[in-house]
Amino acid sequence: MVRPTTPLLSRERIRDAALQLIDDQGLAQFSMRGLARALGVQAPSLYSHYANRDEVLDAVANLLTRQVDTSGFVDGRWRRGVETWARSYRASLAAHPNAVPLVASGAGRREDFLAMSERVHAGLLSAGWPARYATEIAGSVKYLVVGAASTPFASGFADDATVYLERYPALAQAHRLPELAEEIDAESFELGLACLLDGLAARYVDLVGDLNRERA
Amino acid sequence: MVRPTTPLLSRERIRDAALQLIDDQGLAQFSMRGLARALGVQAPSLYSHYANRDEVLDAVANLLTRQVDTSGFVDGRWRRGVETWARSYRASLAAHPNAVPLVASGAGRREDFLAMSERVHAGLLSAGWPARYATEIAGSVKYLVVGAASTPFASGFADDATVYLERYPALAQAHRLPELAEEIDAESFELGLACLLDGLAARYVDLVGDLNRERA
DNA sequence: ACCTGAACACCGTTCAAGT
DNA sequence: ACCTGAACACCGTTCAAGT
Repeated sequence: MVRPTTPLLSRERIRDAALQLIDDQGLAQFSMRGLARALGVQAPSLYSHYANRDEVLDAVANLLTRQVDTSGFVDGRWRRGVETWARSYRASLAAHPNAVPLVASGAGRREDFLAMSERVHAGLLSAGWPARYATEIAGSVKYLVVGAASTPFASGFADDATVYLERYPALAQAHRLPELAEEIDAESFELGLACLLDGLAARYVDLVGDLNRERA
Repeated sequence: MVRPTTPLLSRERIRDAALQLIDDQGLAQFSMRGLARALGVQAPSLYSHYANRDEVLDAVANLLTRQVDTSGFVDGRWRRGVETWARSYRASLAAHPNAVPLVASGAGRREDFLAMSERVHAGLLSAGWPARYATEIAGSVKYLVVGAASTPFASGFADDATVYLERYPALAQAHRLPELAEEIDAESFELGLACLLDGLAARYVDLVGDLNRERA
């Protein structure tokens, strides 16, 4: 069969198969030839739908950021908005740990990342934050999310934890139980997010005014 | 020449040349054959010094984390310790942006990363933080540092900023001037770090005791 | 012990050719 | 418009062979 009546491939099918392969085998194993094989097709066929490998990977990265929830910025509730955004962003990345490096680098040229940033920025502006602060808040929260997804504690240590016990006594106390790794990841992220937001809330009062005081 | 009297290569020379290549040409362009070429040698020669490509890259990653400053944890001054660590860690990564992905993934199996984590953890313990908090503080600060180095604002947007102006109005206000990118990166990081530490300081008072009150 | 040339099994991508 | 086979210029890595 050279040209089927109904196309074998589509951009969506290729992108979804790519994410599946990355989830299953890791980013390092991903290849255009392997992707073609998984789709029952020859490698050059992919180039009818994507210009090159990087565009396929960009499509995967876009998929992960597309559905991040930025709907929490209502009625000036910036803290709620940031929390919702940060948690859903992290969850989206944590669901595909092998694909995180795709999202972590070169995000700025990707359409869906820019759209997400725009919504967050607008939400912060509408809550009264000055533009420069809005940029920096969005930035620092993004740092926390991407960092948490990139270097989870869970993947951070070798499987045999005993190796650390003698060499790194202080460290060993902390991750004595590898089963706790995911829990520690989640708590580290939540602690960082809560502290960051506490610090921002204090600055908000100085900059924009104490809403509680106004209500009183 | 088949075997010179004095070895042409060493682990250090290979690792340093690898970092230089990554700095100059980017991680995607890095290859064992290109590395050998830069060293005036044939590719298989490298395998007398490193088992494989990943070990070369691990050596580069170790180099970047080795000299991170963890000396600020003295006299229970945990905030100073964290600040010193976070800033020097970020500076070390920012000096080699192309190599950051190496540090961001698989850090836990690398000796120098573990040694750094151990020192930070011990510093937090000595300041009175409970072990679980020490782990999570080290984690959340590391998230901020790695995230900041992975997805800098400066590299985040296309060179022609005008493209954003019409499509993303709120965003465009923020990065109107591309020259500000580095400044915004630094300020976002510092804002995030300061807020995180403010939040932690408040928790420290509840957990460990208010040092100011004790002095009074 | 350290380096080489040849070789193997891969890559990403191009392109003319088919329908 | 969409897919293929053949081809090109690369990879990482192994291994026998040289000193």
